[in-house]
Amino acid sequence: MVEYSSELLDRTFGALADPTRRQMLAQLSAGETCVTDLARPHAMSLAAVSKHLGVLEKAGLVKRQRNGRVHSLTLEPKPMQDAQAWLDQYRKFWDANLDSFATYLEKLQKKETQQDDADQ
Amino acid sequence: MVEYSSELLDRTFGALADPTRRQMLAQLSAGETCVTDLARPHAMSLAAVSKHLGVLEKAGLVKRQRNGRVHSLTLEPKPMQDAQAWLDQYRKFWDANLDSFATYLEKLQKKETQQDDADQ
DNA sequence: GCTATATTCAACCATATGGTTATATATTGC
DNA sequence: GCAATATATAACCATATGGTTGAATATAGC
Repeated sequence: MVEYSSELLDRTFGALADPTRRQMLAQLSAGETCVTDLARPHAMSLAAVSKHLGVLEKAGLVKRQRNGRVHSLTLEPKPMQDAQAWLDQYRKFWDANLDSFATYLEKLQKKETQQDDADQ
Repeated sequence: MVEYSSELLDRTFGALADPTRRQMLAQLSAGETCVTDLARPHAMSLAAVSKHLGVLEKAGLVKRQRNGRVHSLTLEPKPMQDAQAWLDQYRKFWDANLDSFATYLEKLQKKETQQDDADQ
């Protein structure tokens, strides 16, 4: 069984809940990138970008390597994999529900018809 | 290509970033449940539970059906599927990186050895 | 109609989040 | 050594989040 309550999952999903950070991850998936380059597409200060990177780092989603004054960021797969593993717990549920959606509607329809009959 | 910046993804990941709400989703995956039953496992007021349900509802993760004074909550698969689809964009990246992890370590080892040689 | 039950709403509080500007710290390269 | 560059830190602000308590609303059942 996969864990429900872990601070790491909190931080991971929390980090993913912001469009700026999701875009940064997308950019990082193309290869390692420095802070200034990560900041370029975003209309915000470097300080704000630095904070976002801090969030991503604290969630373990990126790793930082200092090369002189330039910090090189790389994507770390583990937390996203954990997040997907958590979501995967529900896949069976989805599949089951989607399979039976048509029949569910039919049953609902039948139930309501019976209800109408009872009312009259 | 899957979207990066959507308010729905914001809300979905945001909703998933809390252990209470994740546990509620887990409970709901066993079948539809009313508010009081969802509250039972949690050491907090009903008002707090009500707020959490509001968050899940706003993210589209649960649907509410009023049966008299009892509200029946059910899981809605779509937003979780979307979240997983977003994460899936990175699967190729992970696989690639994991495949080459051993060789990466080797390269790193070699690089450090060279560095040591240079230092001496 | 009255009481108990299921749930929400409103007001409040503490802390977190996402941004700003200004300042500090390292490093580079002349 | 000095000026420019890359980045972080501090202090601040507005708003969001996660909780509380107390009151309101709606339904159920006698």
